Amino acid sequence: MTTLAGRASSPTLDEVAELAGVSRATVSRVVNGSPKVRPEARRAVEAAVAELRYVPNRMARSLVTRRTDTIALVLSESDTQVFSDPFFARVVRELSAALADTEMNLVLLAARGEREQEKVGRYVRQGHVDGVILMSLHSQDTLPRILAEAQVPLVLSGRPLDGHPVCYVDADNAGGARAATAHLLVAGRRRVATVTGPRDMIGGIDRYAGYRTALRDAGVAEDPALVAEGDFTEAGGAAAMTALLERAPDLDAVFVASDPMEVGALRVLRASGRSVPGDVAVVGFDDAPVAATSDPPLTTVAQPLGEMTSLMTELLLRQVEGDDEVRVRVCPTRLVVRESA
Amino acid sequence: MTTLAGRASSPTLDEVAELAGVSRATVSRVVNGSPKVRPEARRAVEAAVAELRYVPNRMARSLVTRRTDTIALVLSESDTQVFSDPFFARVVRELSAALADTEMNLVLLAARGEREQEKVGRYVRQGHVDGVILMSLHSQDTLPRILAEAQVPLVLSGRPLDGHPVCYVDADNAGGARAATAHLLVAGRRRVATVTGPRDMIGGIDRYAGYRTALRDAGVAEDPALVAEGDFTEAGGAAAMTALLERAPDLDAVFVASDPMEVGALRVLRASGRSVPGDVAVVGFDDAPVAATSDPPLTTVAQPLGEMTSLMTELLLRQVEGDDEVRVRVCPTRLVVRESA
DNA sequence: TCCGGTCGTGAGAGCGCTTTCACGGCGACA
DNA sequence: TGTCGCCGTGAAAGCGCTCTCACGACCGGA
Repeated sequence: MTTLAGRASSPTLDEVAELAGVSRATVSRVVNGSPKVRPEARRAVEAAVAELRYVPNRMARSLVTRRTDTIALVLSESDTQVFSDPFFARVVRELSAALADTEMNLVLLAARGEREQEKVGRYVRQGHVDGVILMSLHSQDTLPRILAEAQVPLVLSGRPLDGHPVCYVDADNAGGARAATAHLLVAGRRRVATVTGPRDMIGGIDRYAGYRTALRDAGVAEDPALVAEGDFTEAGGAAAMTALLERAPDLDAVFVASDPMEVGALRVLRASGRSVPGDVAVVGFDDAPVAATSDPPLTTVAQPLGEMTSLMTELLLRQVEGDDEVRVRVCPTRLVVRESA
Repeated sequence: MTTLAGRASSPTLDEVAELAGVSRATVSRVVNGSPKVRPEARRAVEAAVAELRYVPNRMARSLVTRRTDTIALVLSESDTQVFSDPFFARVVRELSAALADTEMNLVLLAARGEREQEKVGRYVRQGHVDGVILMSLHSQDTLPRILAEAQVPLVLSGRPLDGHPVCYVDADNAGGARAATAHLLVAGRRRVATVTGPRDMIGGIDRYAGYRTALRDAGVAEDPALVAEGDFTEAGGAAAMTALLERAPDLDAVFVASDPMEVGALRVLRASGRSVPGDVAVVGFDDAPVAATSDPPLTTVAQPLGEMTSLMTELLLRQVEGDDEVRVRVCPTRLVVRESA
């Protein structure tokens, strides 16, 4: 080394202790807010901390406390999907809010594909985080297994596909879908189609099940021609709607399993010369922001996302605190009637 | 504790060493790929590692190496904005790709508002990451200062607003905007308006400057009525376009400083009964995925995002390795001519 | 006056790892 | 056969912190 520039190594507990004229232990107590410190000593330490701009080294602290005070939100989804669906945006926002006045930090990890998921698994096993919230699971995902093996506190968003006992928070997807479909049927629609979510995701499966239940309740026979699978994206919704129109041009209503898909479906519907809700009534799912501003404003099923994320946070933090109980929460959904149906 | 359940504490180096019949040091060498280990010993260690499912404790390692092998992408933007602009999606994807075959991990930190930015600052100062890439800066942001003071390796995406010497990678925003505007002028348009980006972001400023340069080059006088500020969102673009149409109904072209805004502008234009590009020619910026699929396909300015993110990664990793040189890279932009202009 | 009990404090062990240093064994060379 | 140097290895120090434990000072009650 020719120059001594480099990064100034940050001050340590010992340096603060020396400056304050107390022992390391006392500084540690002050930093961690222990009450058993004389006000006088406390002031001395605080002054020293301020003067040296001391910040505790987390690695050292974590090494002994076994805590990192950070939790990971891992999205088993491609970046593209994560960033295009406003659903994730809301979840992240609510999650940050829920953690805002905690000392917990939130990191985002998007991992689609086995290779990335292994990397995430390694990251977690190495002890970077105290717990993880796992979203957007597909049936072939290895993540739940990897994380379960890592024995790290875990909360799923959405019921696990394999029924494995694990903490999760879910919306009443089936109930919401059933209500949405029933709403269509009650209005007198008889050729009620559906654009489902992916069949490998619990949300897709449950919403489809709800649709079927509503039909059965109303004594309406199912027609395979009225079912098309989407992938929760706008483009996927458009494609599914196109297929639907081709197979069943006489459909008079559609239950679309997510709002982004509904936007795509609406576009296709309009392009085909059909009016909404005149010719075809449409109900979506999620109550995304776009639903209210769309033309026409969309009737949709709202999930209590705020409540769900704070429940997830709560369940996770409980586990972090050592609670090993497997807890499950299912939140009610609510039909928001606007003008598309 | 009534039960002994709890989380099984993961195996340590010593346990592996004991099982393999070697010393801790040798295990460490094997784990870290040191060549100075007899093949025989190496095999014994590898077997022990596999048997115990040993994973090194990162906190312990980081404590001595002073490295965490993770870098943060911090977005000085609200979650909503981050998740709605496909620009960020691409950056994240490219960044993950660039780091895929490194042992580096990427964490995302979105922080808008002073409180959150302080939290991020603390996170970084505590030593959670080896470096940070900072994006989407607004002029009032405290983040650059906080991070500079933390003395952590830092690369900005976009030229810093205050001209402070710091590593950054930027696109030639002014050049791109100038080319876009010139394209409009060359086509014979004379009332060329612009929807700018936010005036507190370098991208917004530079693209506006490029627009003005093109006008000046062509000897066309500027008209304040032809300038409206947007916020890089679709809604913002729509609002700005509405204002523009009101103030200057005779405009015959618009340079819109981002593709999401362009989508909004297009909608307003069409709603006003104008055809694109017939009545009004439109050029955007970013070459977002939507640009190619939009109707009509959008003429836009493409930035070499892949190149830019790998440059950012490269500059950052260099700093992490100890290189203190302040390096700057500016990447050329390219006009992609489609049908909107 | 003496004893038991607080209370604030400091010494020190130890978290799991990397890395320096010293040492023993061995082949090469004279 | 003796010496040098190299190579693989282990002992041990130490990264910055927390936390137990012991200790001295001090106070109130017997």
